[in-house]
Parts: sequence; C-alpha cells; structure tokens
Amino acid sequence: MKLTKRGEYGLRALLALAMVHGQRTLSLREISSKENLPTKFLEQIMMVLKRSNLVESVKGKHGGYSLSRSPEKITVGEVIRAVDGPLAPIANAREIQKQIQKVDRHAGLYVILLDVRNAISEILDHKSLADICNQSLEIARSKGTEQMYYI
Amino acid sequence: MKLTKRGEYGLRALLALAMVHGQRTLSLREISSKENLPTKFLEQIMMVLKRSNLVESVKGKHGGYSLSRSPEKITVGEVIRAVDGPLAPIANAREIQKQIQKVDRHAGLYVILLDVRNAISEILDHKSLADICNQSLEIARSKGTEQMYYI
DNA sequence: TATTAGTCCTATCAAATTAGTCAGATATGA
DNA sequence: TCATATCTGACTAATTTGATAGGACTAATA
Repeated sequence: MKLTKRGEYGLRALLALAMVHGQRTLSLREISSKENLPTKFLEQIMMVLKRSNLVESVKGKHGGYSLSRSPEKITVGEVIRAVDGPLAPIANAREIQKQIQKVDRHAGLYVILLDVRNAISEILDHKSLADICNQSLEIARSKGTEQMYYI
Repeated sequence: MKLTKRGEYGLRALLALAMVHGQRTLSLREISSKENLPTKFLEQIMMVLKRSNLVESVKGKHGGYSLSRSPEKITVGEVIRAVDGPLAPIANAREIQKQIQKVDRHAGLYVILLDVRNAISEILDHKSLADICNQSLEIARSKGTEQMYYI
C-alpha cells in the first residue's frame, strides 16, 4: 500500500464531512479552504468518492457534499481502496495468493507479503471515520485544545 | 509502503544468495537466469544492495556476490528499506509523528497511519531471509515437491 | 428571467517515479 | 592477454502523481 496525496486528501475531506454529518453539507470550496487543499484537485477526488458511493452531492446553489453513510459505517480501508487501490504491498491479495501457489521457491516471500497486506487490512478495515474523529477529539482534549468543530 | 519491482527482485536475489550462503558465490548472470530477472536491471539493484552493505562482491573471473551477513541476520525490512525506502504508507515514521503533533484535527488520521507503519515494521523487521527460506522449504515439503536447492 | 453559486466532466500538463537498456571502464584469474 | 566478472553513469519509454483550465449543467433566488 502506498497512500498518495489523493488518498490523504480524500480521507481529510471525508473526515471534514464526518464532523458535520447529519447537520449540514459542505461545498467543495468550504472543504478545500478549511482543510487547505487545492480546490480543483480535490474536486477530482470528490468525483471518485462519489462514484464509489462514499459521498452524495447536491447540485446548484446551496449544493454540496455529504457522506452517503454514517461515519461509523465508513472504514478507512474502504476509502483508501476507492482512491488509491488495493492495500497489498504489491498487486492485490489474490495475485499474491497465486504467486504463493505458483513457484515453491518463492512461496515464503509471498506469504510474508500477504501477511503484511492482512495486517494492514486488519487495521484499516476496522477503523471507521467516526473512530478517527473521536480519537482526534480525544487527543485535542488531552492537550487542552478546543474548537475543532465545523459547526 | 509500496514494494516496487526493485524491492521484489532485490529480495529474490538475496534469497537466492541465502540458499547458497557459506558454500559459494553467485554471479549476476546466475542469479538473473535462475530467478528469471532482467540482468542489467538486477545489476543496478545489486549495486544498491552492495552500498547498503547487504552483499559483498568479488570482481573478475570466478567473481560474484554473496551475503555480507548470515541469512539469519538480514531482515526483510532492512532489504526493503535499502531498495524501496521507508515502510510507512506516507513519508516516514518521524514525519508522521510530526503531523500528529501539528494539527489536532488530523491527529487521529496520522495516528492510524503510524499504526499501520508499526504493524508493517513488526512483521518485516522480525523476518529474516533464513526464516523465509525455511518457510519456502516447508511449503515445498508439504506439497511433496523437491529440488529447490541451488547446490 | 438573469444572476449566482454550486457540481460535473474532460483535457492538458509538468515533474517524478518506475522499469528497464546501453556502452563502456575496471578488476582478476588462467 | 583473454575471458569473465563487477562497477559506473547516462539514457529512455511509459506510467503515475499532483495538479490546473475551461466550460457544461443545475438549482435557488432576487
């Protein structure tokens, strides 16, 4: 897995949407200015997220984006896969499986690569956007900082 | 972490050297033909491995490469770092740490990325080339295959 | 109905990375 | 001195990455 800027920005945008979930939508401009992300680049990423059914959008004046599911039901792994592809360090889990079967001399190597991908998946597929928001909140609280809300 | 062909080929070359460790050296040609890797490309990778002190080489006729340490003492993590860079999904562990400190709103996100890098490191920095060879041998044995040795 | 504020869509672009290749210099054993 | 090695550096084609530009479409509202 390599997390590119696309994936990182996508996650930050979704996290921003998670914070206002159920209360309001956020326009592209709002997200990009508050998260300090290049607007037009973010726009592309939002399209990807939309096609993956992670966000919904409303066109026209007062339009904007919102999560298509509640933050508890969107995992980080899901987002990264949508934007940056498979979590595995090479190819994807199935391809690695094939390699393990194919050449005995390399089996051990690809087994360990599969272990890595499974470890990554174990973490990212069990962390939701809500989990992350809460953790950020927790950290901020423990540091005595405040005002991280969008609303 | 993204494992490129460089890293994959480098690992396979080192594994080949691990199998004959203490008995003989392998020339570039031998490695590339037995492992079916592009010779000149592998040559570049061997140079990187040499500069990282993972292999030693002997020039001239009957020259070739050998591991500079025993296979038990070379970890997969070390090899990947030498060839493909840090294990972290973005930047490196220290940079992620900085991000965690810097913006509270994002702390949770970067914490999880650090978790991922630590999980990867936990696996790869504790698996040696010897471990992998043994595992391959084990798998081959359980399948009733034989003849994986170079010598 | 014109304006405004949005999303949607496609094309383009520069820089970096990836996966190689090529030509030759240098070392060494026979 | 010849054959066989490693070493060195430059080059290249294709892909990916991180954007930007320009406009089409859509919806609320003055």
